[in-house]
Amino acid sequence: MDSQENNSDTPADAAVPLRQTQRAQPVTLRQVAEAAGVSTATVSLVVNKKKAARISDETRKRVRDAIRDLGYRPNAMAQTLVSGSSRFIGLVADAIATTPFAGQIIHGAQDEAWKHGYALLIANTEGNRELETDAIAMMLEYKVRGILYSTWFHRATEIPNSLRESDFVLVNCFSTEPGARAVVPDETQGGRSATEVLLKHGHRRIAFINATIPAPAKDGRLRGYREALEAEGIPFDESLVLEAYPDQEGGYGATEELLKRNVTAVYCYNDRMAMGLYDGLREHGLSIPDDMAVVGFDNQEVIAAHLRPPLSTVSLPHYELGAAGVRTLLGLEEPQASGPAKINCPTVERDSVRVLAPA
Amino acid sequence: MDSQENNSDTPADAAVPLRQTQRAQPVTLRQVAEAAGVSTATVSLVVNKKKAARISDETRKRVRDAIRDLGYRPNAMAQTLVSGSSRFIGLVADAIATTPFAGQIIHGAQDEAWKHGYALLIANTEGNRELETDAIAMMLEYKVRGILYSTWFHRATEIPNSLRESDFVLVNCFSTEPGARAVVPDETQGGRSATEVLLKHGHRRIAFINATIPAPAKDGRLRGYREALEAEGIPFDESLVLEAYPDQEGGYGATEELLKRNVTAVYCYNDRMAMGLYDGLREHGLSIPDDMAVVGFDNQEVIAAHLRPPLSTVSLPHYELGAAGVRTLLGLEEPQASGPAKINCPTVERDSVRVLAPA
DNA sequence: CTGAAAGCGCTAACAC
DNA sequence: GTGTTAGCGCTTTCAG
Repeated sequence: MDSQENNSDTPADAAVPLRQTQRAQPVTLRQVAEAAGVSTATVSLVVNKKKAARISDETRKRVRDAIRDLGYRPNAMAQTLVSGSSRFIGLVADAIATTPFAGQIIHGAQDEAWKHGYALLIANTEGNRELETDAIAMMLEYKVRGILYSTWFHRATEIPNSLRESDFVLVNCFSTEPGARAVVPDETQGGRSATEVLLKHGHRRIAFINATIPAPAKDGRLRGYREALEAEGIPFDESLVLEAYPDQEGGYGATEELLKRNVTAVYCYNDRMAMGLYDGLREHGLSIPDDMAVVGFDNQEVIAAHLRPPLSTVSLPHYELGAAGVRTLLGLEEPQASGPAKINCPTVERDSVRVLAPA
Repeated sequence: MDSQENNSDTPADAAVPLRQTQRAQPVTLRQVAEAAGVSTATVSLVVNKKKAARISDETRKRVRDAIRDLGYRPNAMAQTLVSGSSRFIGLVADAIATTPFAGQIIHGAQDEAWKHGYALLIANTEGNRELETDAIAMMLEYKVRGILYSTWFHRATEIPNSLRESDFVLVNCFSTEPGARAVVPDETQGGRSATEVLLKHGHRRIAFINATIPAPAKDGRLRGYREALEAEGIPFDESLVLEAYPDQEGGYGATEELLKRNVTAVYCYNDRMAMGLYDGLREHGLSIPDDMAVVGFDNQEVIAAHLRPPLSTVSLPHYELGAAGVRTLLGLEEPQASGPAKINCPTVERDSVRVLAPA
């Protein structure tokens, strides 16, 4: 039977049900139409499940069968071209895929985008301005619905010019420019929460080891600490605020100073610092949480959950930042009155804090 | 002058240089052509810098100016539609964006893809089979050049059926199916390297704390250990191989048993285990590296680099896996004779190993 | 209920 | 050197 009619130029009486070819030329709408003996319009209608057009069950079935038999897949490029808007959301990141936990921003953005029928197009710019411009250009050319511009740590940023050609939302960063939508973690609330964990367990003399390097986190986390103390009527004691480089070494190095403060609890700027402090405290034969209660910030899983004892801390809501970024872009979020939307930093209580034994 | 001729239906004498509209309808090739007073073909030619067609400098300039003035961006969807192949590479991951360091696979894939003019389309499936099918379908519809199918830890996997409709490469996982291209870390070489670090420093009695859970890593890392010992003429002593759950608690819990083995060095299945072991050893008043040399595996930055002392370990080459995956997909890599391509796991020496003092 | 036909923005022959 | 034209695969009036 099979005569050599596979000449694609002569769609003469080509209603021959071709077997699914192994990854050859993709099957097109037209081929489905021919196979089903209907017009392309009809196929389009059943593919898109348009309620408006009433297609007879008979026809619908024929089309469905043809689609299945041929293994048809719509060509999203063509759809986009005609509809004018793509189902892409771009995510440009300075180092998000690089840094351990901030990858959660991608994750949150991807989940949320997906939920609304969008796919995520990502670009890691490694902070390279030129790469960034190219990445944004690429996204613009693919007619993305909008762009999420994110940074791996919370900071102020300049808005690249090309970004303005699209709808965009800043994620984990912000600009002083009016009108620029942004979502950032609520550092102040986080600082308050961290301090409250300690307060709640009866601690009154609480030290705060802040970072030495300037950042919104530095200010916000300190503000939260003061607010929490204030709410409890505890006067702010400046001498209880130390500063160290925000990593393990910094925390370790701050041990001596901390010990001079005669406190029962300490809130560290981040988990890495807390990790270093654990070492320092241990070397002094001090036990956590009995001799010193410790809380961190960031909830860096690998560290916080597995220190001995597991560290109570406050989460940096990366996943939520990504998700909220997408919602904001899509106009699904309540527009902020002013300034960036602040995302809650939830408390994660583990075992590094215990009720203070009466002295 | 400006009469109300913005009627887009009548491109009559519409050579009026429109000012760049703020994110209105994107400017099209045709508009540029009209503005420059040339045909669309000409514009296309200069946009794509075709050397073949010789365009007069005069014309070229007029076109360039029009492009700049109008802020024209090519519509990649249209380009793709006509050319037939898109510049997308899909990356479907089971949990890559979720897990701390495996995000590097995304990073490596993105960098390499970008280098060859491709953009990365990602999808995190969270191991959900249905989501995975949808994600692959989406990628297929966007006519991706190919798909990278990756897992967050090295393991065997089934090839989803829809994946076969596209060109694909397995990343950090493999299938027994012939023909399926895959790139995985070279666990055996890694295990050998880890052991060699210890050997090189004079250690002869070296314990290996392997994982309890079955995995290619478990077998490979053990094989590497045996090979390294063998190469040094050290007989394999089964009693020196312990097993524990591969996390901090497991490492901590293995301390007692380890100490009974009377070894001078230990190679841990992973860094998290090593981290737990650090705690256990410390509680016994033992110092690293003097009383016990330790090497880990994975090079989980947050842990390994910041333990006290910093941990010598072997890197899981996630970035390279992503990059090699893309190269393989694009046919830029030497095809493997058989089985998955094995990516080297480089040694990272830090301070947890020191030359063994003569007893 | 279904088909014909116009185009989405762009590229690539092929004219002139 | 540059313009004309025919699609790429699809959606969407508008007829019938």
